[in-house]
Amino acid sequence: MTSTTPRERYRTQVKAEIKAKAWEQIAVSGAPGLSLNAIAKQLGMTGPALYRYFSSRDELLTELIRDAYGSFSAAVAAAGEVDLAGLARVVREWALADPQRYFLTYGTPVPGYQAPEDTRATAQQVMDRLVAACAGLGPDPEMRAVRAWTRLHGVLSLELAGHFSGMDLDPSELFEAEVRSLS
Amino acid sequence: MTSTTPRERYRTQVKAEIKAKAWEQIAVSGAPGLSLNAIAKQLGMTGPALYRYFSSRDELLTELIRDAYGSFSAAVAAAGEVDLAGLARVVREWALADPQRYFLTYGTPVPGYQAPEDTRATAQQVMDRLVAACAGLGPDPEMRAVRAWTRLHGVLSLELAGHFSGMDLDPSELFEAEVRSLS
DNA sequence: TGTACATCAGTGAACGCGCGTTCACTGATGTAC
DNA sequence: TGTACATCAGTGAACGCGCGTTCACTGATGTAC
Repeated sequence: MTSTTPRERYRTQVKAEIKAKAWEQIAVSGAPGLSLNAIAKQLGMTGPALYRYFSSRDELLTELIRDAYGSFSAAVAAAGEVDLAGLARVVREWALADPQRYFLTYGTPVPGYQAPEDTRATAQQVMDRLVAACAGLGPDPEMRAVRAWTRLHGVLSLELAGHFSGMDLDPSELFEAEVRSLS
Repeated sequence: MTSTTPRERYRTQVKAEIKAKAWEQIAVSGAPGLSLNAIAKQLGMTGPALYRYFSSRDELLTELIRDAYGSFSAAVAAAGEVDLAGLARVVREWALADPQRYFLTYGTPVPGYQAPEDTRATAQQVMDRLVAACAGLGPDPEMRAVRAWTRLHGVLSLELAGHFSGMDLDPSELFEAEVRSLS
């Protein structure tokens, strides 16, 4: 039982609203276009107000990335008892649900920027789940899992980036074909 | 025999220098950080001078993207008589030679920005080459080529983004394993 | 060969803009007696 | 229950910055006679 004061509740709510607007903005103009002032304006606030919630633009972005990894890991964990193919489809659903969120985790890195250290652990949880799903499929489940992941990522990232758009090709069929290749 | 005046030669040379500096800048801060003023300063010029060569920042970026696709297509075309595995290695070399150039073509798209139309045709040339290399490997060479491409891209994009860095894993071995999976 | 003119690369000042961030402040909400 | 004080969310003005882009200009290079 965590007692929360009204002020604390208000704080977490506003913080969540800021993040929600941040995601909307990222969906429109990508991560580089993320702007504290623009978010504040959309929330009917002034820019400096956001500094009550995040100490800098970078901290907000970092928290968004952390949340993205967390959401991914949670989606995979919530899959329950499911084989590798089922897991792959969960991954795809998560990616399609918000392409920019997917790109924020596994897309082009900003050369200078370093992702927070704990995201590695979160990403590893996903890998562990993949490794477990590969356990019964033959030797070297780790290697199998990595290769499964690169195959899924290959299809998904090209699909989300729109590289199949003019190609008379059903991305979900292509994805399923790759899923079949895993076992 | 194309007669070129000194002025024309000078123009093309300066234009090339601008592009070269632009690539350096992209390598450091990514495509979103591309700035005409910063390039000009590095060349010992003032910002407005660049407008003699490119009508806008967007036009410069577009031309860089065009060049990137062109370079990719040329690298693949220059491979000569080579099988699918050989082709895959050419792709990898080209990607490793300049990661940000790779990302500019096949990385995270900027939501608003539309790549120039003719890059589709250039990208298609690469696909055609892949399809040709898949010709003797079984039915449906187009589908095989697309799947080959997604597998290569999957490994390369994750490698270049640094997602294997802490994973006790040799990316080139992983790549070769995927290459073997293609035939 | 020399002179008059046209071309054109590059400068410097200026524009408006949006950004992140700081700071002193107001005013509402919560706490202690 | 009421009063005094502390906390703290949000404002508004201001900072310096770099951006893309325009414009009128200088001065060097090339062309025509």
